[in-house]
Amino acid sequence: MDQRIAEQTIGRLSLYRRLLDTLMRDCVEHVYSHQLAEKTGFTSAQVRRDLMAVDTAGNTRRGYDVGELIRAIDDYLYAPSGQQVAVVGIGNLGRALLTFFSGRRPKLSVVAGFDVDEQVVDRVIHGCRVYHMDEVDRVVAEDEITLVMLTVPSDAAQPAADACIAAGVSGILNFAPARLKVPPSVYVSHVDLTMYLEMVAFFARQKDGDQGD
Amino acid sequence: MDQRIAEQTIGRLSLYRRLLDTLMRDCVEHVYSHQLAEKTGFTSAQVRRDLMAVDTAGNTRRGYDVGELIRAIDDYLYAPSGQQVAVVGIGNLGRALLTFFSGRRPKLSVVAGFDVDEQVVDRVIHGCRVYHMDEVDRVVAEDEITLVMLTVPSDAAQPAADACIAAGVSGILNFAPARLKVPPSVYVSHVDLTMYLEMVAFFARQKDGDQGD
DNA sequence: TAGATTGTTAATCGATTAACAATC
DNA sequence: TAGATTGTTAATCGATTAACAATC
Repeated sequence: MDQRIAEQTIGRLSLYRRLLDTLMRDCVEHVYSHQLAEKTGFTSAQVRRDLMAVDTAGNTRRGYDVGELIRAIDDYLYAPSGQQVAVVGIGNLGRALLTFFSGRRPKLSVVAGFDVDEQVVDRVIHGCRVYHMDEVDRVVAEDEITLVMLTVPSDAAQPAADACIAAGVSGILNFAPARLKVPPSVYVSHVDLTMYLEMVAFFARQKDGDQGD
Repeated sequence: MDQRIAEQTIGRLSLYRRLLDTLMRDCVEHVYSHQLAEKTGFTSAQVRRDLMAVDTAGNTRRGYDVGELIRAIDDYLYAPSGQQVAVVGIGNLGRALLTFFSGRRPKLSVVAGFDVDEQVVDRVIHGCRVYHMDEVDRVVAEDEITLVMLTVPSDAAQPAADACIAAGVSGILNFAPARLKVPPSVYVSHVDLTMYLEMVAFFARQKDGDQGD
């Protein structure tokens, strides 16, 4: 079906998808690859190549039909019935993620939180019930949760990930500054905030310094 | 001085640097490239190639001296006097970043917060005073802030970025789901949470599905 | 029709990996 | 010394870009 798609391509398709929403809202009916390119900062060749992955129907006169392209990317990117997400670790970052993702993407709904602190367990934050980690097996099964965002302290990351995987989760977005060891059937992506900030610090400094170069 | 270094290399150097801290804490004095490789998931060739950028002194018998390598990476990666950081937008995510980065990296100190909500302005969160955005010029100058993490709502992102840039900031780590337009003297990196989650959703689903492939 | 755009293949570019002489 | 590792150059790999025939 899909022949080894690059991670970058999926990332860009997600970006195009979001951009198309705003075009739709502005009642734009058609869009050319060079317009999508201009708005995202990629090249038009890049856009057309990315769209080869999805079932598109571009037209040489009007470009792409916005509604049609949304349908095509949705079909490719999302599970038909959607996927359920949980936030593990309800600190400031966990709360921020609950707030941020509530009602944002219809095909990815955050349906539960998990923590071990009795102070937050059983509370409802942004429409999401927070459960104790002891209940992860039951809740993941009942709510058909397949993805988690992990925002626990560094030393709790691996055990928490293990528990989620044992419960049936197959994708982890990890915000803890710790490398996770997971079986090959699980996909992990690491959002390394310290690394990002250090990268910005380095390249900002370079811009500041050798302007003349 | 530095001949067009890849962003990936800087990211990995930041990772090595953090790993070396834990080795130092465990009183490990020497480390081979294949050991760094094993702990980070890269290849030993990759590690050695990355370390070419810094002023290293690897030894063919004992590998790299941990303390010496820390010094070399620090010299390369960080400004000698450090860089000051502000968080713009003190919602849940802003608070999470203030907490997360407080005292984490000595060369990158978060020294101020900014918001427009009178409820948080003038409060002190995790040792950081929160100022009104109106004061950005003064505070950025006085505290020599060169970097900001931007966690304001989507539609406030561009004006907030413009204000920071006018005040003298040269690096922005943007968490708002909006592309920023900035002059070429400013470096921007975009942490796109929606994109990351959609990527995890896609590849987790792929792992679930075509196991047999 | 003439002109611009799509879809796709070939060329290019850059990053990763392999290889190996020098070294301790 | 013999053996393993470093530092660096060449080979490989994969992603981006250019080019262009087909098309509306």
